[in-house]
Amino acid sequence: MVTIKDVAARANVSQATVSRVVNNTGQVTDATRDRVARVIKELNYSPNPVARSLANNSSNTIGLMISSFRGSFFGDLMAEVQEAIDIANKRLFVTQGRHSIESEREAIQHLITTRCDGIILHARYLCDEEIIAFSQQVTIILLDRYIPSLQNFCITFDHVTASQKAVDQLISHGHTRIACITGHLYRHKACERYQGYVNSLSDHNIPVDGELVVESEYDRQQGYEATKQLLSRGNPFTAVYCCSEELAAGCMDVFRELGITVPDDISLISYDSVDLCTFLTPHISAVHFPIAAMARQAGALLLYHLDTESMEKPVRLAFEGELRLRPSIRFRKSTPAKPGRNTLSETDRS
Amino acid sequence: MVTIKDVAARANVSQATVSRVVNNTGQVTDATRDRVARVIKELNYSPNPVARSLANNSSNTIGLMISSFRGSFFGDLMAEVQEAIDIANKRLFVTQGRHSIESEREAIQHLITTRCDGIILHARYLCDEEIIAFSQQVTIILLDRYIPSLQNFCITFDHVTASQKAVDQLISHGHTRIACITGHLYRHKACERYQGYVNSLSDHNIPVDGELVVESEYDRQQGYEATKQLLSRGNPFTAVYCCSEELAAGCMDVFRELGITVPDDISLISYDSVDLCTFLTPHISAVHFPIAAMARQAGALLLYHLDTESMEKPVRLAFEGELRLRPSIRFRKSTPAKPGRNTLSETDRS
DNA sequence: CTGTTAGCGCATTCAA
DNA sequence: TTGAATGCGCTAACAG
Repeated sequence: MVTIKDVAARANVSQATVSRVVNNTGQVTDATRDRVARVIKELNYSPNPVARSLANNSSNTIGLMISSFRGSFFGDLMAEVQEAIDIANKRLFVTQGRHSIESEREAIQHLITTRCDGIILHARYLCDEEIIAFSQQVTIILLDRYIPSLQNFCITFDHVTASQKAVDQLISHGHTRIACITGHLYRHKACERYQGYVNSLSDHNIPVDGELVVESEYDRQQGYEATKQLLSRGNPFTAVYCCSEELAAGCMDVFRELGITVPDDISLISYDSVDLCTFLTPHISAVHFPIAAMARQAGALLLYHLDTESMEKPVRLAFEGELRLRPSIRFRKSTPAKPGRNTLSETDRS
Repeated sequence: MVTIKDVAARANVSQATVSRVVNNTGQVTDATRDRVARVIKELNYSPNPVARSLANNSSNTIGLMISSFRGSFFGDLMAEVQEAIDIANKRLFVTQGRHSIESEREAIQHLITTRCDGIILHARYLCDEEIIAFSQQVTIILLDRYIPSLQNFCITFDHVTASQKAVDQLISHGHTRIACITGHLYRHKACERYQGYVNSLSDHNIPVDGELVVESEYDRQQGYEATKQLLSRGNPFTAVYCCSEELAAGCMDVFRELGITVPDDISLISYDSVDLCTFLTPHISAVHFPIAAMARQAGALLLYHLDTESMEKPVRLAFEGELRLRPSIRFRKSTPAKPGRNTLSETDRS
């Protein structure tokens, strides 16, 4: 490995001078600059980033923590952050927060000890206090999370309203018995989405029926199970709201299996980020959760906070859901028959 | 930031001793070990990985290069590699090779200068020679690529045979006019898949008809365009083989739009890694390209090469395609009518 | 404009 | 068993 020392020797200058031309800092004669540059090229020298980090106490990389590598959601998220920070020529280091407080904490810890210039967090388990504490050691951007005292560092999405829009859509089509497959409610974001469902119902004076709600992981298989469970309760419903696209996929699996037709028998709407809903048949209506755009803004926002002078301030910190209507919803044809053993009343099935 | 020096001072020992207890190296009295350990806990000291890397000329992280962050394919790939190397407590650094020689080269270069212990490459553009050259600087594992002189470092997949199996399946159902939507043939892997198609046809004495072949990016939109193009040629076919799952999705988009039914009108089979084919309706038959299992093996193989003694040698270096049959294929009902302006003869449509 | 020097935090000789 | 000294490759004062 060729080092700065080799270059210095060959060019008959000091290491300091080489450092100067490499970093374009300080004053160097054109003559020596050229000479050094030539040697650098000859030797194919490239500075050791590790040594650099140690000397600067900064690594020119930004850290990103996500729960998992799996799925298009996180793929888009990573790609967009990368593209955002590319313009500042920063490297991206991604690490998994997995699904526990401890593991999120450890992940962030590592990002910090590794001297990341800044960190973007898609943290699900860590509490506000701990995040605030971390934010005193390094500048942190929160993606899809809001902490008041860190408000200028948050890229947020209004899950409640988005969710509400989705359910409103169903209601506007005459549905009143609307099932909801939600994420586990001990998770904050899942709660928000569920809250939107509740809000929409009460706005329209429809009572919330616990029998129509089921919690599940955001996962196709679990969505399948959840839907089965919903049906087995024998409580009729004419529409379903899935709080994630994977859930919608699992839901459709059941419907296909049982010969339930969407939207003829049941209407369906879902949350969606990566247009998974357009892979299903029929295409499923959804509220779009624009994680890609948000991730890009998160990158830009971090850059902005890292270097106030050169970067423009990102204008968009708060995002909202946009309805993407597709043929998975239709007007309820008639009131469901009286509740019975079957979920679907005869009138609805026909 | 608390350093080794702080710990040493507080514990009344030298930095060397602290280093010894941290790394469990050399001889240290139980007494002093305990004392140092206690101070470490008190001060919440954790070694600076950057300084460590510089001193050791190694970073305890392994590098992974993939073309892109986007999509479940790469998500699974990353997650599996991570899980594989977790057992050795190594960190993973992922970087995008993007879609050019230069950018792949630069990505690897960075992985090397960053002192990765080893590198896993999913390289698409770089030529063998260059990879071999890199492999002299650091141990490199090739994922889904074979270079004879690096054979013990390659995790391979037999694309030709896999592809052949897929097309065989179509042929065994009586199809002879089989369209093929392939990746761009300047790419090696795309060629292999195409070769499988050709092999299968010639094995069955079916001439290859260039009119039935179209090149495309592995991308839903492009798959859509490609399918349109295929249909516009007016050359009848009764089955389609898509060389990637995204292509199959795009293909189905066209079919849905035009009211072409799978498998009644046309049979379809695809390549697939992430079961995207099971999101489509009907579920599409596919040859499974087990990137997840391969990625995990790549991780294990790297660990093995990095530390021969402690790791077991991964047994599986070569993988092959497994057929996953689903209701997207049916026996050809009759010979297609004479070629005409329409792709689908009346007999086939009915 | 350029060179000398002194760290960055840690691991590792070599002595003691 | 422990400590002092040195270097990893680079940057950043400070002098000249």
